[in-house]
Amino acid sequence: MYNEEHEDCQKFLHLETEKRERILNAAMREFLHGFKKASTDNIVREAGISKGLLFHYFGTKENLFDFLIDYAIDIIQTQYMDLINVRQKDIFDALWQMALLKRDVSQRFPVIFEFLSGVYLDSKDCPAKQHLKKFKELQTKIYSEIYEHCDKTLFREDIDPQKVVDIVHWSLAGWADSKTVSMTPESVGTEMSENYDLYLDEMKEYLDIFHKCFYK
Amino acid sequence: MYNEEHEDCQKFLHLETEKRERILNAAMREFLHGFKKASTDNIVREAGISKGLLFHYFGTKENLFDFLIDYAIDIIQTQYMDLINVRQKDIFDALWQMALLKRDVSQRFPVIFEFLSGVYLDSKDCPAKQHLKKFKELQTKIYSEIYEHCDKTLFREDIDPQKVVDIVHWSLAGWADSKTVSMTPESVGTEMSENYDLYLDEMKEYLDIFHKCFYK
DNA sequence: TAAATGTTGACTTTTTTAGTCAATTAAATA
DNA sequence: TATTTAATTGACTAAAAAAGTCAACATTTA
Repeated sequence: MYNEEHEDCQKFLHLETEKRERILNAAMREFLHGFKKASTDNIVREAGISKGLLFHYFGTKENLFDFLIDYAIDIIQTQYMDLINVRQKDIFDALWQMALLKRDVSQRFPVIFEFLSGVYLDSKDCPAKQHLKKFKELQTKIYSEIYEHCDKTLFREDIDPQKVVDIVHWSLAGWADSKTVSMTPESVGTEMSENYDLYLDEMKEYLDIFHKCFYK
Repeated sequence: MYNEEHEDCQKFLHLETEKRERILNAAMREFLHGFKKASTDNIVREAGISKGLLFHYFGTKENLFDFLIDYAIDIIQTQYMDLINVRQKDIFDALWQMALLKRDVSQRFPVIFEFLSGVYLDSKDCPAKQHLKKFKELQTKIYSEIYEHCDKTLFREDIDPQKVVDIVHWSLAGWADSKTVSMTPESVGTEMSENYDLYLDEMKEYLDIFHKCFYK
């Protein structure tokens, strides 16, 4: 599992959780805008470790990058995709559940979704690239599966259900975005996590509107 | 007008439009992810000009950056904000009009909105920073003005109009985003501009849904 | 205590950076 | 046409930043 090029990648997995995820998050944030623009100096500074340690675990910057893609995909698979119940009658419930799962993952890995949707921008071919492609296909497949399984008779007859789903999808994304005021390393895990229930309540109100307006 | 630090900024304004905007767009795209990460070498390569010319016009990278902020603000002011009619009864029409204006501006300056909403991330204080702050305040003010002026009695009584406006706002943003498949320099100004009317029709359908579902 | 493992940060070499400038081309003017 | 003026180039420099190394130090484990 994961990139085998550098043996010590394995050792990295056995680090204490807090430290491991601090490094992962720092790396993801730095790689957000492409492989070339990322600086390992910035990563170690943000992660609060020495440069030697980073290269002890990953050997090269390229290897770290590949490892990161695989690791991020694995997280999203096991902690997001696999947990989505695609067989729900009420599509609003399904989308709501997805938004919740996404928030849970983002709490621990604040930029993981942005990282994975933005990587392809530059950089060469690598085994991780193939995984990434499959992963992205899977992501769109889930959406269409949910749509296939849901009960379209619940919708008002004078509107196109597919378009409604788009609207709900975009709204949930916009809502989540508006709550992520600034993604600076400092603000992560403070405000949001504390007022978690408040945010859920607020979002429930939007869901109510969807039910009232788009269903019969 | 504009940054006066380097006299030849003025000369830049008298360049032929095509060349001027090619340079501006290249610079905006490169500055998208912060001042420090931007490379003047990349800018000149993407803009198709020599390095000497860029520094002839702007003197320093910092000066170019400041100039760019001011210039971008000016564009959005005169070609977007000033053209918005905040006194409309039907808020869907108002938001629709805003989306159209935004698309028009984005056609000529593909990353101008992202550039201006992302700049504050790093970098020092400068006169342009002050402008930017005022500009962002103005941007939120426009939204609340539109909301104040619109006819809230048109809405269904069992829902919160403010939340509906959020939903519409997020949906229009999501829709626009889904149409901007990839913002690579090459793809700009091809597909989108040709099928412009098709896109408008598609968006009209979403607006229809809003009318049907959120109004009485 | 001794061996093994985890961790550091100053250091090196290479690449990239912002910025310069003498030389060239194109435009304008006479 | 000849001459001046302005626009434009790209090889160049000095400084900074880059990836990656390694001997030394710290901490666990046996």
